[in-house]
Amino acid sequence: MRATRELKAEPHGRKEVSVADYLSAAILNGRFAPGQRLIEAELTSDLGVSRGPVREAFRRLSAEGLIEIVPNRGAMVRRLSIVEALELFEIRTELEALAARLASVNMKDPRVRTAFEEAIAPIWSIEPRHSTADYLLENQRFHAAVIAAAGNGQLVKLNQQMHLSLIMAQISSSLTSHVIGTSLHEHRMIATAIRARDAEAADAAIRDHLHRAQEFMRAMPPELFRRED
Amino acid sequence: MRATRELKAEPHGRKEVSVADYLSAAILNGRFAPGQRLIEAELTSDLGVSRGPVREAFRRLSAEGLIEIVPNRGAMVRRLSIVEALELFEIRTELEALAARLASVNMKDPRVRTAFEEAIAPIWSIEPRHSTADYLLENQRFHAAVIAAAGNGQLVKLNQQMHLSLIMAQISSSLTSHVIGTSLHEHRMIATAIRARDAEAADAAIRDHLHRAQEFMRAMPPELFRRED
DNA sequence: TAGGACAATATTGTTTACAAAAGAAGGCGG
DNA sequence: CCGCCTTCTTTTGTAAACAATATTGTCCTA
Repeated sequence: MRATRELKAEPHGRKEVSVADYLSAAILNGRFAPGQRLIEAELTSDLGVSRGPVREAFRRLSAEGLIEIVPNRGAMVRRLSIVEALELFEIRTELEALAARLASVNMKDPRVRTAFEEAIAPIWSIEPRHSTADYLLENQRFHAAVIAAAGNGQLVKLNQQMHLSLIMAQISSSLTSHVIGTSLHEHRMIATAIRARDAEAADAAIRDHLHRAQEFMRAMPPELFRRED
Repeated sequence: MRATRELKAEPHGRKEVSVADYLSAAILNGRFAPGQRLIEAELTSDLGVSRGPVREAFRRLSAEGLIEIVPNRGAMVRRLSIVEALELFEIRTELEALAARLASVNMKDPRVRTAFEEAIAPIWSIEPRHSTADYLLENQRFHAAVIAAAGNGQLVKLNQQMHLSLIMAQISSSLTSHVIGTSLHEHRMIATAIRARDAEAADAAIRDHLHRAQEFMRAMPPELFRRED
């Protein structure tokens, strides 16, 4: 019953949401590993809340695809199979290509343009990236910026539900500095095309980027993924 | 405590899921109107379950986008704004275009082909459609068949999360038989292109279809939608 | 009568305790 | 070694209670 990690206390204020946020952050930054089991009793005592909010958070996260609930066995951090990961990339390619085209058009709005420029600023840095975790964050921010510039709220929501972060956390151990360099260069190509308001080029550049990433993933050791059913 | 509508009784078997299914069906077929409030106490007595499973089902459906939860006010059936609906259609266009291309390629697999043919068979019927509810179902089945033929499991999942049904239920009152006829004709064009394994034509046909539907929606009385924030 | 303060009611958010069922683990006899 | 049994852990559902918040109704006053 002792709370080792306190949640921010909101009076009568939806602990279920706090628990979901806590778990979500822990999973996406890798503190909870894919496949790890989440035990109600542990969380209730660790977070100092009762079963109700924990179970409600589980249901929400399960619907969001971050965890998996096996009947009578409980929840575990979701682990994608290689097929699922490739399928997600296939879809992601279409969604981001759409976003890149819309973003290119929207560059004519100066407010959208400056917001975009600010958000992607880090990609122009010459400095070598310190850690893969840093790159992961930069990568996620770049793609999020493109999608935000598209100005389609549903696209933003859908992107969050697709859990690129989940995939990235799973494969992060195999990222080399060479791969990161290539990816960074492609980000710059995409940004340049969008800045130039060249929708065609932006579409092509982001498709290239994601296809290359897809091929990279396919070549990865299979033990990084959940084995196929 | 009396259960007026029994859920199928599974022994110790995840009533939360039964409740979610029940609500989901009731919402999608229009028995629960958009904006209608869902009260825990009513559902517990109507369905004969306690508050726990009901609340868990709420959280899941909220994450799926079928209902909305307002803090301290509870759950209500989600009602889309016109902007949300149009944004969803924009995304949907890309996803279904991808599905149509993949489906065209997959037609070379005879099993996929026969499954597809069977699923879309109703569109060839000459008979006039009896009710808009009938057409809604036929429409949903047609689009689901195209997506299923694409063979991308994640695409199927994502499609379910996009709630075309929710939009359709919202605008169903404005569907005329002329609109239905046009839509049906376009379905046939799409199916013909996929059957011919002409990915380009299928892509174009489904984009046309969805763009027309989008324009139709834009011309609709605004009171059918939630007012913009 | 219109409008506002205030009390009564309804509803949600959370905790606690208990009971039932399923899965996992380990031992035991064959 | 294999199958079966028991035991333990864990999930799942129920019920009752209380606190916190929202809604509604009422009464009073201008």
